[in-house]
Amino acid sequence: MNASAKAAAVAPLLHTTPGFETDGRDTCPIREVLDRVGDTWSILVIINLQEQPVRFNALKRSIEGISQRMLTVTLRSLERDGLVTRTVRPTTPPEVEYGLTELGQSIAVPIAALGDWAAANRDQMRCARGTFDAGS
Amino acid sequence: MNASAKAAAVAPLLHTTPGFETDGRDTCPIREVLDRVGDTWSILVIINLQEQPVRFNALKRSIEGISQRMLTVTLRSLERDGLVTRTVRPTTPPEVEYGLTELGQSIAVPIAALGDWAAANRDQMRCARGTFDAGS
DNA sequence: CAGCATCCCAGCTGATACTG
DNA sequence: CAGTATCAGCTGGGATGCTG
Repeated sequence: MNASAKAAAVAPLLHTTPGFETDGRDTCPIREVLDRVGDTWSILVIINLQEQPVRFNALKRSIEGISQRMLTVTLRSLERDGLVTRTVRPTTPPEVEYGLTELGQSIAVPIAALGDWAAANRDQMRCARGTFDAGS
Repeated sequence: MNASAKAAAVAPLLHTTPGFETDGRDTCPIREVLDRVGDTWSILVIINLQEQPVRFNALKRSIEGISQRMLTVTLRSLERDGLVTRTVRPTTPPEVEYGLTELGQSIAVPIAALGDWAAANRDQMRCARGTFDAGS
């Protein structure tokens, strides 16, 4: 695959081809998805739900620094986008379990890949920052 | 690989093990990386630089909706983190080319994977949102 | 336990104007 | 062409208090 062919393959991600706008304003897919899971907490929530369904407070404990409010807001948003399921068991006290939908499981794959990259390269980024700051 | 083994493999991504904090506050790798490329524009810039180095205004034109200011800010940030290179050719008018470093190329891989997911599943997310909004 | 409502602020971001 | 500088606004997100 040569460079121009690769460019053509990537092009659709960047902005819709003129004439192919799907909803009035032209939006590129990656932008649209980032607008939904690109906030501070969504990706962390998805990673934490990848293994098995988790209850609200357990989730809260496993995500360092998240407030109750933001966990609620984030879960609602992910549920709205069809990435997360919410299951209430009418016990007392109530138990609410959150899990990933199939769609959620599927996005968890590339997200986990990004997580692997993060774990492998965080030090290199820190180092680069130090070098840059020293040189300026 | 069973569930608990997978959980153990993912665990380091979530929060550092007690006693392993590297900089006072404990940070999980994915959080740290998202703090750097998780803003509105970084990922789009990286995708646009993946194929070949691009000059400032060409980049600006290819990223729908980005302002001159935010492109500058984003590029500086990525350069600082060692993901992007900046090459000035002292012509008149000046030409400044931006490209990905090796580190930048490596993060472009999982990012492109996320882009592919976005392209493949955006419609499903839109649909889910419609259903959710109708049901509430 | 699992939320919702309210208040409030920091900072990200866009708009605009100017420069080598 | 490729920036820098300044100003102003919006909204993401924290803090707090209350409910079924």
